[in-house]
Amino acid sequence: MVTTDGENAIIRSDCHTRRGLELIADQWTMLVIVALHRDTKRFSQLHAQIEGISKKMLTQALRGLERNGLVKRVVYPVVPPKVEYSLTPLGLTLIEPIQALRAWSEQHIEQAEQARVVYDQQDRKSLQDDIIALIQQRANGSLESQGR
Amino acid sequence: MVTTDGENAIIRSDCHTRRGLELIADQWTMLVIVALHRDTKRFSQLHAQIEGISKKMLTQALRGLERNGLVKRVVYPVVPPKVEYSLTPLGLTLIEPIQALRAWSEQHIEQAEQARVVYDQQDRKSLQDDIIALIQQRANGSLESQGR
DNA sequence: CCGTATCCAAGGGGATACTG
DNA sequence: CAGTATCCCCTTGGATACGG
Repeated sequence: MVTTDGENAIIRSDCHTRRGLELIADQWTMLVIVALHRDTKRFSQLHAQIEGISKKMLTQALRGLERNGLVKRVVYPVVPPKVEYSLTPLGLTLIEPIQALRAWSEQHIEQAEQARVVYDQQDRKSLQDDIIALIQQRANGSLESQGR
Repeated sequence: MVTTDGENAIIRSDCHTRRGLELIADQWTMLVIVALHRDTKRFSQLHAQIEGISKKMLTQALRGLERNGLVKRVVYPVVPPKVEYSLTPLGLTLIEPIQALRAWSEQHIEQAEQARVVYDQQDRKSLQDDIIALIQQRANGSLESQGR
C-alpha cells in the first residue's frame, strides 16, 4: 500500500510556513510592505497613505518588520524629527508573494463577496424559520394549557 | 513635471487588496487552506493536523472560509456525525499565492529570525545602558545632597 | 514630527461542560 | 463526532496626553 502522505502531514507550530506567517499574517503588516514597495517613506507619509491605520498600529507593524530585518529605519537627528523607512533586500523578497495575493484579490474578491452575500441571506432566512417555529411551539403550548 | 504617482496612491480601506486580506490575513485561515490542499478533510482531521488550533478557532476559520465561498461544508446525517470540508474552485485559486508565501518562508524565514536575534540583543544592550545611566544619575544625586 | 505612556472599553480566545 | 454555550482572563487597539 502506497501512502504519499505529504497531504496529511501535521502542520507543526514550528514549521517554516507558520513561522513565516507570524511575521506578516495580520491586517496591517502586508499593507505597510506594499506602501514601501519601491519608495522610502516617512512615518507621516505612511500614516497618511494607509487609510484608517492608527499611529499605534503603524508603529507596531513597523517595529515588527524592523525587528525581523524586513524594514530599515533611519532616524535623522534634526528638528523637527525625521524618520525614514524602507524595505531591506530581505523585505524586497516579500514583494513577490504579496503581489500574488494582491493579484488574487483583484481577480477573485468580488466573487468571494458575492458568495458571502448569499451565505448571509441564507443565515437570515433560517433564523426567520427558527423564529417562526418557536412562535408555533409557543402557540401550541398555550392551546394545550387552555384545553385542560 | 512628471509624477508616476502609482506608489504614493492612498491604500483605501475598500481597495481590493484590503478586502482580500480581510478574508485570509490571520494566523489560522491560511493554514486551514493549506491543510485542505487537495484532500477533503473531516473536522477532527483538521483539528489533529493543525497543531495547537482549538476547536473554537478552527470552527471560526472554517466558517469564515465557508461564508466567503472558499470552502465547501458537507454534513452527513449519520451517528456519530460526520462533516467534510473541501476547497471550492474559488478556494483552489488561493493555493498559488499561499504557496508563494510558503516558498518565501522556506527560503527566508531563517534569515529573518537571525535578524530578530540581533535586534533583541541590541534591545537588551541599550536597556542595560539605560539602567547603568540611571544608577549613575542616582549616585550623583546622593553625592550632591550629601555635599550640602 | 515621531513617537511613547497611560487609560479604558471591547473583544479575542482558552477551558470546560453540554447537545444532537 | 462535531460542534455550541458559558465563563473568564487577558490582550488588543483606540483616544488622549505628553516627551525629545
